[in-house]
Amino acid sequence: MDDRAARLRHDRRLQIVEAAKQVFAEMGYHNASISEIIARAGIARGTFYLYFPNKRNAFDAILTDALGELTRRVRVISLAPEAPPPRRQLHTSLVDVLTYVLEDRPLTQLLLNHGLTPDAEASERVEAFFSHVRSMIESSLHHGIQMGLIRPCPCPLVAAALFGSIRGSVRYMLQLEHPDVPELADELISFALEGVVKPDRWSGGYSTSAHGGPVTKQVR
Amino acid sequence: MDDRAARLRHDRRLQIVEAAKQVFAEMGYHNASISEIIARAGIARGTFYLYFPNKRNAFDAILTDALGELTRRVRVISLAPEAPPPRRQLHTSLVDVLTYVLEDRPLTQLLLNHGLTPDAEASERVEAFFSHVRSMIESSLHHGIQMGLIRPCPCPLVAAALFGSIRGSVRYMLQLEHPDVPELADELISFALEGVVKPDRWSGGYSTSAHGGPVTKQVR
Amino acid sequence: MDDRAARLRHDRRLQIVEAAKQVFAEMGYHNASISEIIARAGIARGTFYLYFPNKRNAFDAILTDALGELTRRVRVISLAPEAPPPRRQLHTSLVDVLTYVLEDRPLTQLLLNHGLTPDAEASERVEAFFSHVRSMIESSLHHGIQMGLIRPCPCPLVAAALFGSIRGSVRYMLQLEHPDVPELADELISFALEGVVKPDRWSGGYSTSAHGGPVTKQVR
Amino acid sequence: MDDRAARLRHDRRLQIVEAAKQVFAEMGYHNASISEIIARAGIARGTFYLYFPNKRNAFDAILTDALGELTRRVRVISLAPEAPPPRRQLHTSLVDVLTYVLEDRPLTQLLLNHGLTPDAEASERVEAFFSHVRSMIESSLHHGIQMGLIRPCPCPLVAAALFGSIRGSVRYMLQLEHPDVPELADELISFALEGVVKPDRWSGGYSTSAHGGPVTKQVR
DNA sequence: AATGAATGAGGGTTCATTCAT
DNA sequence: CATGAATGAACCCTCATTCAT
Repeated sequence: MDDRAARLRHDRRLQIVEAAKQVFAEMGYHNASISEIIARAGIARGTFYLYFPNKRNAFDAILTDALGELTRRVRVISLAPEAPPPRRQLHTSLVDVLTYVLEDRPLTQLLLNHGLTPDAEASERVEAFFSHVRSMIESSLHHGIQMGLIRPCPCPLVAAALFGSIRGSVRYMLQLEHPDVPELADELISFALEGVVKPDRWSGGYSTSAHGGPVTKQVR
Repeated sequence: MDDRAARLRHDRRLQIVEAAKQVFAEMGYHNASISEIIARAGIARGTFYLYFPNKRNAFDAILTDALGELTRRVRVISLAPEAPPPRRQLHTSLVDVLTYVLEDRPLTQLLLNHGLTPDAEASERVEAFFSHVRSMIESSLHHGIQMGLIRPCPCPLVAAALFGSIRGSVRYMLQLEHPDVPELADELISFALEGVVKPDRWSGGYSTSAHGGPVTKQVR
Repeated sequence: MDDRAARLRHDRRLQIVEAAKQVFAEMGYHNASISEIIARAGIARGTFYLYFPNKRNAFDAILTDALGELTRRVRVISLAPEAPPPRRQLHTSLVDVLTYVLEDRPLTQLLLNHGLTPDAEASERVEAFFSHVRSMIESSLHHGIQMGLIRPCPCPLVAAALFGSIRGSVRYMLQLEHPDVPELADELISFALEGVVKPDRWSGGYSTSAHGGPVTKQVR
Repeated sequence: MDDRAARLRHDRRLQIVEAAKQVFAEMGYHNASISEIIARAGIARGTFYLYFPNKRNAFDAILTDALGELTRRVRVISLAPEAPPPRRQLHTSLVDVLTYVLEDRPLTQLLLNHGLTPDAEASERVEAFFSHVRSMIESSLHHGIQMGLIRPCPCPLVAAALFGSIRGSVRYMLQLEHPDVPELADELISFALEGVVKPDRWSGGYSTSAHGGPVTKQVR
């Protein structure tokens, strides 16, 4: 009996969250009106406030859920001898994240354009999550350089670029009808690891600066 | 006389645009109030409407300026025999764009988070610009593959990733006090062209899929 | 069976009335929420509406009870030869009223500040009761003047003042922990009958107007 | 020029205050809607908020004005030898207060029924003012007793009764078309000082308790 | 051209009341 | 009878826009 009620309550909440997520994603937090949300959820105005104390909180709830789930799916690469090859680990984790992210497009819209958020504070929560991932990448690069797996490079910049390429790819995949996630992940990894040049062509070294000669060395 | 008036009018307009750009960037379109804009511009409420028919239009004007300037700076790479080496061309154009972008941070904030825009329509204008750049990259890749300079790859995805890595880098550079633009540009290009791996390590081929073997071929 | 049911129903109703009375008194009609009332009564929202058609009516019920009880306790002074001395009658009736009023403080709060009521109409019901008492006092004064017990005076004004002094006293007593009602009543009567001056001091007459001389005579 | 603007602004504000005072007095704070206030003031919704930050503040402004003015008019009685006779001083001050109070009936309604206020806090401000006056009366009584002008009595109770009689009188006067304030004040003072009995009748002493004998002595 | 007081549509939120279970 | 989730009218307040001066 009580169980049933809890279930109903949960369903109702989900119904509202789903509607809100859509509306927030489509119009941004500020253009999203409660009127629109309840219209899509097919509920009355008061009902919304039975499940969320206010608009802001509804947004935060959605954000918290998403960031939590994502944090869970982003895994650190183990370089222990008995661990699977790094590239495979990378692939598994990436597929995991992409799958989640592509399943809930409104939500992804929200995260990718964190200007859609209510204010600086919410924006910072998203930014903080991204920073977290970025710094994970950064320390992986560092580690990789020390182990001789990664070529020397300015880690913060490259981590930012690398992370940006994931965001860019996600944006792209979002518009595909039936994205083949494992394959796309693989290609993305190839890009990140090996770049786009045919190995034997172009200049031989890592860099040929516009002002004549490698500049990599001075980069901190 | 008429000239002087026109000049005054232009100055006044610039003064408002500058204030508006700041405010929009700091608070996002919706949280930006006319009150705040006119306060910073040091003008009266009515004066604002003497120069812009409405808030939305002021935003659009800023956007149009910025996108115009950027479009001008983004140049196509020439592969003609007599042209400078592609990598140098790339570098020049990138430095150009980055310089502009890093000089006007409020504006860049605006462009990077296009959720800060008034509505879906404005968002789409930004998105359209980005799409434009992305497809320039895409066709460059295509061309490069045909000429044997670029390894075969799914161009749309890689273009998206590549473009994403630029956005990511810009985000990063934005927080540096005195970014060394030419060097950063060089490193960014290195990343995009050659990736991060040490060439001789890892698996030899372009790709070693997690499920065993190259998968690149089926990508459309 | 039916009897038992009726009794249960009555108890339930009382339980709600008690809660409502408290809440109304503490927060005023408008700040009193049904939520608060049912929380204190320990019943469900719907149950409230099983006993009262609406919030307003619940308030009215409380008011009706109180005014009924008070009306019962306010007795007319008999000047018949065989009746007890008027002052004793006055005292008895006053003690009666004060006792009731001091026993149910929430209710008294409600009556004293009849701005706490739902609207002008309810306010008028309270006012009507007060008017009723006031006019009883007024006619007593009238009668007393004719019998030579009371000095000539403008009865409506003095009745209002007299009644006001009772209200004022009640307000005062309300904040005493253990008011000695009979004694307080006695003092109050003394004040009303004899005023505060030491009889032999001040000017000899009833009145020494600020503009020189008695003014009582012109009062209608 | 600037002067003119300030004047216009002041007039506008007064116009709103006047409307608000009426509405608050008639319907109480909570039933008073901004809609009603602006309708009576003949202004637009936004205009109201140009002069007051919110409904509550508008109420407070009215209250502050009124209490300030009243405080100014309530004067302490001087018993110095060269001062005018106490009764005359009393009369002057009372006429002053009554005149103000009767001139602005909505305001008086508001003060008399301080349940009409927004909440406990506002209610307490009114109550505090009343307390202030009451304690002035109380200490005057005290003083008067020591000087042998006032008969011994329990000052707090009598002060409360006395103050109540003023409130009661004001309520009464409020419903008169053209109250003769000086005369009414005089009668009110007579009542307060000498009570209502004909001096030679009734029991001789100050008090004849219902339970036999004076009780005044024990009163603290 | 410049001003800033005035406007009013529209937003978020509350809470008395209803009704299916 | 009792319950409490659902309802929606009505409220306060904001802010882009207008217009008389």
